[in-house]
Amino acid sequence: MLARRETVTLRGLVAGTGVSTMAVYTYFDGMAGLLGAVRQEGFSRLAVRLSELSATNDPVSDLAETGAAYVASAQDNPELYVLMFDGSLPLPDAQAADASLQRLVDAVRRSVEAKRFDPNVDAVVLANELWMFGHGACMLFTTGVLGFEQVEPVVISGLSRLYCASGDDPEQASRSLARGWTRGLGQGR
Amino acid sequence: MLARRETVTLRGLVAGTGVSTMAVYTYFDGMAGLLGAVRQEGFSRLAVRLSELSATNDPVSDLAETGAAYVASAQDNPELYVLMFDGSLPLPDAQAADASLQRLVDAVRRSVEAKRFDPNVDAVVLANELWMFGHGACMLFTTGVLGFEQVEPVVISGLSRLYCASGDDPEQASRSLARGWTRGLGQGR
DNA sequence: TTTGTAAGATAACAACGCTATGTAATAACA
DNA sequence: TGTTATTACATAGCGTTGTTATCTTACAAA
Repeated sequence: MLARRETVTLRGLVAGTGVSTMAVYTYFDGMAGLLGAVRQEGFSRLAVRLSELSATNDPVSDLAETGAAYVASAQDNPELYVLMFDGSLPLPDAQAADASLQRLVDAVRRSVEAKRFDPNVDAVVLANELWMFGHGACMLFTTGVLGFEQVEPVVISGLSRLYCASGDDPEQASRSLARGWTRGLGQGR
Repeated sequence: MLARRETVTLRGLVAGTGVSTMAVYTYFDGMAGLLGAVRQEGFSRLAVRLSELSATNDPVSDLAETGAAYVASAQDNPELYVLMFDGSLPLPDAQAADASLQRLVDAVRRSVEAKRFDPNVDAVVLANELWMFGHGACMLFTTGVLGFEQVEPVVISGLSRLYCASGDDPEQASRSLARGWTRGLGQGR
C-alpha cells in the first residue's frame, strides 16, 4: 500500500485477506505498532542492502557507494523512507539503524587508514555529517519538495566537498565519487 | 495546537471560537487547505526572521548566523517545521520558501567576494548543499529521531568542514562559525 | 421592495482507529 | 482422556475524524 501510494488504513490492509482487523491488535498492538514494525523492517532491509556492498581497494569510492545505495533505497521506496524517520512510531530495536551508520563509520575509517583522509578526522563525526547531509537530500525528494533530478547533483557536489575537506585530493575524490556513485545506484533491488 | 503538541483536528480548532466547521471550508477549502496555509505562514515567518539578520564585515559569520537562525526557528517550533516540509500539503506561493534559500546564496556570494571562499565556488550549489545539510539536521531533531544536543555538534563540525572546503582558512572558519552561530541562536523569537 | 448571492450554522454521512464481546481452537493439567 | 484455562480472532459497535447536503440568514444589487 505504501508503494502504491495508497493511504494505509487498518480496514484497507485486512480487506481481501480473509482476516479481521483484530489480528493487527494481537500481533502488532494496533496501527501504530504495525507501522512501527514496518519502520523496523525498513531499517533491517537497509542494513542488509548496505551489508551486501563489498569493499574495494578504493575506500573513498566505497564510501560513495554506501551513500549511493542509501539514496537508491530511499528512491526505490520513498514512502517507506519517510515512515522510517517518523519518530512518533515505535522502534523496539535500534540496532539495525545503528548498523547502517556503522557502515559509514567503517568506510570513513578505512579512508583514513588508507591515508586518503587526514589522520585527525573523527570517523564517527564525519559519518554523522555525511548521514545528515544524505538524510536531508533524501527527505527532500521522498516528500516531493524537490525532484530527485534536482537533488542528485547537489548531493554529488556536496559529498565531493566533504571528502576534500577531509583531506582527499580533489581529483581523486571526484573520480572515486563518480565510480562509487554509479556502483551504488546501479545495483538496484 | 501544533505548539501544544495537540492533534490538529477540524472540530478541535473551531471549538470555543463560536464559529462552525464550515468556515474552514469557505476560507481554506478544507483541512488540507488550512494546513497548507499554515505551511505557507511557516515559510513567511522564516523569511521574515532571516531578513532581520544584518550583514557584518565577516560574511562567513553571517552565513553561519543564517544557518543558526534557521535551526533555531525549527527548534522553536518543531511541529511547524515538519509541517512546512510535508510535500503533500499545498503551497500556493513558493516565493517565501525561495527567499530563504536566497539569503544563503547571498551570504555565500558575499563570502566569495570577500575572498574568504574560492572564486570558482558556485554560490547556488553551495547554498543548496548547506540547506540540505541543515534540513537533514533539523528533520532529525524535529521528528525526535535524535535530540538537539546530539545534532548541534555535528552541524557545527559539518558547517566548518564545508566552509573550509569552499576555501576558507580553517581557523578563520571556526572563529566565524562560532561567532555567527551564537548570534543566530541567541536572538530568540 | 424585491431579488440574487454568498456565508455559514445544523445535521448527517462515510471511513477511520479502537474496544467490548463472544466463540471457536489450542494448550495445560488432572 | 476428560476438563479447564488460555489464546486467536471474527463480529459488532463506539467515538471521532474530514467532508458534504441542506437550509437559514444576511447583505448587495436592481
